[in-house]
Amino acid sequence: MRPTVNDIAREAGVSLATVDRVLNDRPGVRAKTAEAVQEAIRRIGYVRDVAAANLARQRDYRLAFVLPDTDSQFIRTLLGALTDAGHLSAALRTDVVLRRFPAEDPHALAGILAALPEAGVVGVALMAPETPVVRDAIRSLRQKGLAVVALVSDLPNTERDHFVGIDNRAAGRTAAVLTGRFLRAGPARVMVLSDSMLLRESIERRLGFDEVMQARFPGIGVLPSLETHGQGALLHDFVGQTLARYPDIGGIYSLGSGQRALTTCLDRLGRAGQLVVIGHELTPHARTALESGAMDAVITQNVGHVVRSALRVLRAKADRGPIDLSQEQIRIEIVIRENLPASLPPGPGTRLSAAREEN
Amino acid sequence: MRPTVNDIAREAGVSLATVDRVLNDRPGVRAKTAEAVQEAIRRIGYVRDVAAANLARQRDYRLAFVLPDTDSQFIRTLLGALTDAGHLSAALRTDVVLRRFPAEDPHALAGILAALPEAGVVGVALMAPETPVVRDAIRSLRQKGLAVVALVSDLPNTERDHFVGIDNRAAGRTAAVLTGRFLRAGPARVMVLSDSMLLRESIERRLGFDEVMQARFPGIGVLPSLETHGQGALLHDFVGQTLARYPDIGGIYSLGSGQRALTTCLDRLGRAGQLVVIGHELTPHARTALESGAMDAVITQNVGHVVRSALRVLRAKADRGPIDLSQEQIRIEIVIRENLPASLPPGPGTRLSAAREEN
DNA sequence: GCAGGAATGACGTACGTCAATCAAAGAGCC
DNA sequence: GGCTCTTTGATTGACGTACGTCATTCCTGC
Repeated sequence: MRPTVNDIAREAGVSLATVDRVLNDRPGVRAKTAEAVQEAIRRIGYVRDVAAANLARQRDYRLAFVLPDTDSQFIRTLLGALTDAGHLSAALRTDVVLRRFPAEDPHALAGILAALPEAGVVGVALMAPETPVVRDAIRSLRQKGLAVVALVSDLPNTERDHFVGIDNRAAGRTAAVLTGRFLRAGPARVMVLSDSMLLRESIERRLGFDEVMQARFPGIGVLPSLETHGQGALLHDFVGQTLARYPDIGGIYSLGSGQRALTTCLDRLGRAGQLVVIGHELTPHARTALESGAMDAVITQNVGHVVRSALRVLRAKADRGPIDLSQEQIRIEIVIRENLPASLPPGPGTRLSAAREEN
Repeated sequence: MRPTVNDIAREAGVSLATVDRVLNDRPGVRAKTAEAVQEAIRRIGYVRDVAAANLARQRDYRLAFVLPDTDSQFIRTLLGALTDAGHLSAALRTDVVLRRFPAEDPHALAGILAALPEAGVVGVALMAPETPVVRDAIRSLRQKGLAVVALVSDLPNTERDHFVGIDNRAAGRTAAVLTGRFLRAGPARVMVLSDSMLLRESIERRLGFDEVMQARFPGIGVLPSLETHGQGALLHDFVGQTLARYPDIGGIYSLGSGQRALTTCLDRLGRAGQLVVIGHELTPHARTALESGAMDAVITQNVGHVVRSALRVLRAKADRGPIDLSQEQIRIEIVIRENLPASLPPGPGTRLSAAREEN
């Protein structure tokens, strides 16, 4: 049988009340007595029954996900994973609230963050670019005792508790190795596309990409990044012109997650399947592109894993409990057509309640 | 506030007892009444508080992992993941017992399996080759109400509830694409090594490998598999002879998980780093081989994920609950030096208790 | 309309923990 | 020794669910 608090009390020769005080480090216990209790705990190998504890405590974890209101495929995938996970974690007394902020408005974001403590939120997963305003908002949240994790995009110079996502520089390096090795012939050029080079991810990926390209594939010339800002027309023109100007272009590296515009553009230019095309994030479009051969590889992170990891970490932080780093490490996945995971129907479809969804 | 069973009772206009009967589908409720209760559940959005339920039920999940007693790196990694997971899932009222069986003795295995029900085990994760004896043992376990999942190696013609692992044919296809694309020049040959071609994994991987090779890389000749049976000397001789006989060998595909013998052998032959070397399973040796450049890619599955998934599935099956397929899908991961996950120190080191470890 | 079985209700206890109370015992100080 | 102030003990009622017993009500067929 698993030992309980009563066993500790008996073993340590103290009362249940004292054990409780020690367990929840409440004041009113002499250091020596506390040590005796700890010793008893160690001796009989007691582990707190979190379920019973949470039941008694009437605890529920109210966690907020704060995301930009951009309507990209990636965000949509993330939201899908979030609703799935939210449904499952009902069993874990977890209650997820979603907040969206105007992508280009750090002050609006700060306002949303500032309002979270009053909404009873005890932990926040935040996907946002790092700005001074955001830095301050995070500090203020932390001071109020909320746990904060950075999601997908790290916020290294803030007081966030944890980062859930991949090392984008390593992701860029990975992309470079694949590009370099997939290009069979000798000298060639590679085009680099990006939604916006203001995003930390894009910069880091590019950095990693260039590192490897210079060191391991000196015969391959890498063109400067083009920022498309989500504008298909701009992309189409540029890709067409560049391909015409440099006939030796053998590959395209797409730093961002928007792959649809690129593949349709290559299609219209009649160049689909002729170039090595590598991009990021396994969105539905990327998936079809891999299946059709329009893309050769996608570097991605498992979004479901990202969301679940964020939830676990936030719960652990809220309890000041430990986290299992090996489980929380998000892997940089390489996906080609052959190891494409089967696409599953969306989850049980529990929407986050409307009341919570609106702002 | 989250709705409780009492709310259901009030809402449906029945007593608590009836609600309970419906929830745990016990007999003694008219179909019409049961439907009314279900309707009330739907209406108020009740979700059972699994924690409280398990607490009340005094339930704990006693799950067994049954593995061969081979001392390979892969098994060792698996065991590591298992002890880590076992430690964590103490909080989930889960209690893992480990059983090892002599690798070549199906009858011993059957004996071990047969003894599980009496040990109070409610679910079994089994890694073993499929034999008639095992098939019967599994059927008998299922009849006694135990849940059975196949681990790593599938048992498709048995009555197992679920398979936790990867599609090895797809893994072989993936290996083929990488081999083919990494070999820069035109025509070449590829050597294939295997511990034993009797294992289902090896056969399936080879199958997938050949499929892709024939279809997409007709210029590459694939040699027949050599079975090394874990004997380094044999491997060394064969690799040396084959390399001498076919000077156009450009790559080696290692079907099994033992990579150490291969890399040391290439080292001694002075051919390390000159061939495209691709293998399976991210063991510590494979990791060093990737880091040193002795291997080019490893196709692997996340062992931690495999173990946790098996635990989740077994718990769910034991409760006749649903499982979240998207979370339980094990991905075929491609690992190269650039996306090698950081190696973490082993977990908190809770050994499975000795009493349980010894058969 | 009545027996007989099936369906339902009422109630109590338990699970392991938390949190609060009040009382009692001990320590430290003058 | 008498006084605070701190530490400890004993007890109790939740939390949401399971599950048993026993009593009662509802159908169904005759």
